[in-house]
Amino acid sequence: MKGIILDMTNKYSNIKKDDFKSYATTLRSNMCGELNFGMVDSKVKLCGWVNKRRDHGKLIFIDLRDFSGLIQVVFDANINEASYSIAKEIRAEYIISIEGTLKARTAETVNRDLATGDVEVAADSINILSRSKTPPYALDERDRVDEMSRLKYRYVDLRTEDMQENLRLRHKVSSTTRQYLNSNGFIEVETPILAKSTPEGARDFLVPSRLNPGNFYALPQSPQLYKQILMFSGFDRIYQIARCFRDEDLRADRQPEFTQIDLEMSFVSVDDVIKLIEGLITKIFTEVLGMELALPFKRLTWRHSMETYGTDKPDLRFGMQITDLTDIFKNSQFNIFINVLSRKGVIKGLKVDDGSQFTRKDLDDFVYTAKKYGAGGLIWMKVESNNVLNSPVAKFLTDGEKQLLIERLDLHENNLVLIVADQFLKTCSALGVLRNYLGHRLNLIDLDAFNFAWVVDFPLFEFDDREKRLSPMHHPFTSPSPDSMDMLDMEPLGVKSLAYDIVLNGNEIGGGSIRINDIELQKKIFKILGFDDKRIEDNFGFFLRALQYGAPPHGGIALGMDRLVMIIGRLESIREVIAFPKTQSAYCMMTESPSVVTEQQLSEVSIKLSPIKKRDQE
RNA sequence: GGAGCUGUCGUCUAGCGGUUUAGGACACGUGCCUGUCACGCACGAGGUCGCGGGUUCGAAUCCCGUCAGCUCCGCCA
Repeated sequence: MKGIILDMTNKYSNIKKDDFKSYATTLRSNMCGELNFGMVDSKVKLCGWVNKRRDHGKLIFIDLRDFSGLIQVVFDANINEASYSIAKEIRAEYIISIEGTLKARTAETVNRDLATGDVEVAADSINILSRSKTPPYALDERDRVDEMSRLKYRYVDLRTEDMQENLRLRHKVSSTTRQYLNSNGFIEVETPILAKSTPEGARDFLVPSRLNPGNFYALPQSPQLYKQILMFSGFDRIYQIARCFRDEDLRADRQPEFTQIDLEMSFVSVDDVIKLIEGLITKIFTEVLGMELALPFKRLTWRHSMETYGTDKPDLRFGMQITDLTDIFKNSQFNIFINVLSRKGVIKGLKVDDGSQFTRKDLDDFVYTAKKYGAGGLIWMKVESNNVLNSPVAKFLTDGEKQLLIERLDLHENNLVLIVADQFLKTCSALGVLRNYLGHRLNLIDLDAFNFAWVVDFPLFEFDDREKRLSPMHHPFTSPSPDSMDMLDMEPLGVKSLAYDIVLNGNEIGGGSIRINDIELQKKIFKILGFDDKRIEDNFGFFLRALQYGAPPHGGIALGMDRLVMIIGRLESIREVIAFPKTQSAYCMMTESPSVVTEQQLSEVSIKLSPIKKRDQE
């Protein structure tokens, strides 16, 4: 049963009952959730929310709630008429204080479903501290209520056990992180929120400057350059739990403002950063979840991850790896294969052990999915008895090719094979999406598992199809790896970087790199990215000047804290771990933000609006 | 920019062209009730079906548009 009863055995609710002593105030002596049989007969003063009122005529029960739990309070008209009559007008979510005596419940009236169910408070007096309108929904209805009204009445939603747990979990992750980094020589340094716009990467949120008409700050997409400059300044190790802002479209795991565990270290290699973060993650899992993780985490090269799992954030909780089939079809007479191979494409396949359950519609959906993710198409083959391949394209394959395919994939009756032939990245990623889908659909995934991995040896650049130029795979301050540095001029797409991502259950939860600390190399990278001198000076002049005054070798990483907490808490959306999140259109249902501002406010910052359609003003 | 799903009392929902003056449950209000903890019983109030237009003798129900929410693609160095 999932109610508002706070389950003190819950793994996240390990608030020690001893701790409650320090919560006593002038208004209360104890917390609701700490009361127990050993305290029977003591006088208590409690404050809290009315979770539920049960009126039996001359007898009223109130379940009083604070963050620690629930306690039943009893009002008896024959014993205390005055407080009984006040209790009569109490309603759900009223905030009251009561004084009374803790009593043991009789054997017949003990409630085993309630942590404090063997005791109750006989009330001597009651005070209404704050009245409440009838709440928009009862707290224990939360999991059935539409998210729209939960966001509108977020102050009510946050009272629920789930949200209390989620934000306490988040707090434990951030406080454990601070302790760990503090004890490893890091200091926490704050950097500006009103920062400089460097229009590269995500879209900036802009803030007009009243004192500098026509000029704008940008909210930081990350504190990257500040972190690096603090290294130039000799702090050696800094971190911050940093708010970052990116004006891009939202997803279940993306908010316009989000929190990174962001750190930078001097005189380090890739291994140093990885080791530090493995220590951090291990500590978080031990202290927050009481769970031991095996170290070191698995490391995959980017290339291997793409080839085997079809993504740079592989879900290693299940197998079903992608197999290369290109060589089998090198002399194929099948037109699709001929075309792909002539353009240096690849042919890869995915074997599904239990393929018999898929209908023709499922197979059509797989084709649609493959196309949606950029592949030209998808070929499916069902393996029937005697290893006969049932497929629309079977007639285009030779017996030899079929035999090689059967051997390569170790095919048996009822297997399903999905084959994509296209350019390397498109082929891999289409199969990767299908692999993830099938992993879930076929229940191949242990949902209790936490499977970490590092992905390393990323390419330094990727080709931006839209802009028709190179763009950095990580960011433009990432160091090329020394062994591929000499390819920068002739074959930049072949250059590897000293970047690394940390992946958890198929989610990228962080990424970082060893940075460039040589001004000439940094300028060269900007040039390769197609920045002209003016652009370099306008956007990064300050940074290049800083590089001129001595910059140590350094590197760092940023972990997406919201995402990490979401996964640890086994939640479906990042909004569940953010106190006041925004909707998919970046709107806050509670504060009704963003909103229009006055003409005067606009003119103070020298802004004139062009006519645009506005969000409905109710 | 695009695709899909959703939108009926406070909440969750039934209804999917005429027996609907839109039904139920929970919540809410009034009354009764001394042991409940999903309290119980009785009575009552509450929605015109996101919004706009169209089709039709007739629309919550069909069509078009639009708004909002969610999921996804693009986007997110």
